[in-house]
Amino acid sequence: MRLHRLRVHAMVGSMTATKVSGGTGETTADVREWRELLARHADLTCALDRALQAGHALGMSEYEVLERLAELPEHSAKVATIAKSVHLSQSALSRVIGRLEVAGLVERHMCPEDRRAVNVRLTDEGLRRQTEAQPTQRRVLAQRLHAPLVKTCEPVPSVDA
Amino acid sequence: MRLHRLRVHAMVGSMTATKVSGGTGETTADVREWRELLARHADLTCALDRALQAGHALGMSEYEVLERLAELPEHSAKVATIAKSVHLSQSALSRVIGRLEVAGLVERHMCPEDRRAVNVRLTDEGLRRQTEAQPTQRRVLAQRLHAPLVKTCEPVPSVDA
DNA sequence: CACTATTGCATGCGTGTGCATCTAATGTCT
DNA sequence: AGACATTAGATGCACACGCATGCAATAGTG
Repeated sequence: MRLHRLRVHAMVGSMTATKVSGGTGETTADVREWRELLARHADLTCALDRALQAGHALGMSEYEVLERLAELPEHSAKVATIAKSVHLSQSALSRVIGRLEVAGLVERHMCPEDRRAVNVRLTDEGLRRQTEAQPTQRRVLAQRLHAPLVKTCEPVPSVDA
Repeated sequence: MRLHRLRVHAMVGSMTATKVSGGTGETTADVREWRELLARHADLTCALDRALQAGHALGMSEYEVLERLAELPEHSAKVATIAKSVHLSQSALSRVIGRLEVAGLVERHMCPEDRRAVNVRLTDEGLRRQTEAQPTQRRVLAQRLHAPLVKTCEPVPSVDA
């Protein structure tokens, strides 16, 4: 889901069911909940990606990795460790880190005690960018995480305040 | 995300925050909620896609479109109508329908009263496939929608019962 | 009626993702 | 120590996605 994620059109209540119960019976509550989860995820993912991209030239995956590193006192972790806290495949994470490295936001260093492993460290610039971007992320979350979920996600001109 | 969506590694509690409060202050509850939403979505998306793919050769997007059509009494709708109830861009939806058409699960017909529009109709085969797949979807939802969210999403050998 | 704007859908293109696989470094077992 | 299995991370590949655009049909305007 790849995100690569954006411009998702939410709309929970339309085309409402008519035949629904097809055999499994009363699982309908689960289905409703699942669709709401889907809609909320699409809305937030879309809005966050737009806001981060527009305001800070960062994708959601990039921001998430920066955030995880920023949260650590050392601002550094092995790739495998980061992988555990992010919803990306190992390969996708490897490339995200590659992009961040090219952008100068993280550095890759060989891990001395396990020379297979790679330590990823936030650069000063990386920390700065994450710190700048965080309020944007928080603002979008505050705005939409509990909002009524009507349709949302139009190409809003100015996402930032 | 197609599922090409899958194999997403959830893991909510690791690498816990240390510096978190970066200026916006107590927005931390939102962040926790957002991360849980992300994790739940990744887990379910991954599991559902695997189960549908393995058991019925359907991706999540394909299944969703089939389901929306199956829920309508006529088993048919214009592309624009379907677009409103699915979290896909118009172009992505167009291609999903293309794949379903090639697979013989839907048919595209010109709309007589608006010759720009296209009516998408479920074929008998399409309805059959959706009916077959629905229990699989319901089962996965029932299993994981409220499950503890520990790590999940390993390449489970047999997803179906 | 002619002309422009808008709408509905399809498609070229670039990008991000997952899977399979590869290489290198560790770990394990005898 | 030597041989095999396992682990860490990078990369080729295929694919689904969104965006921009294109084409056709309809609606709106004079």
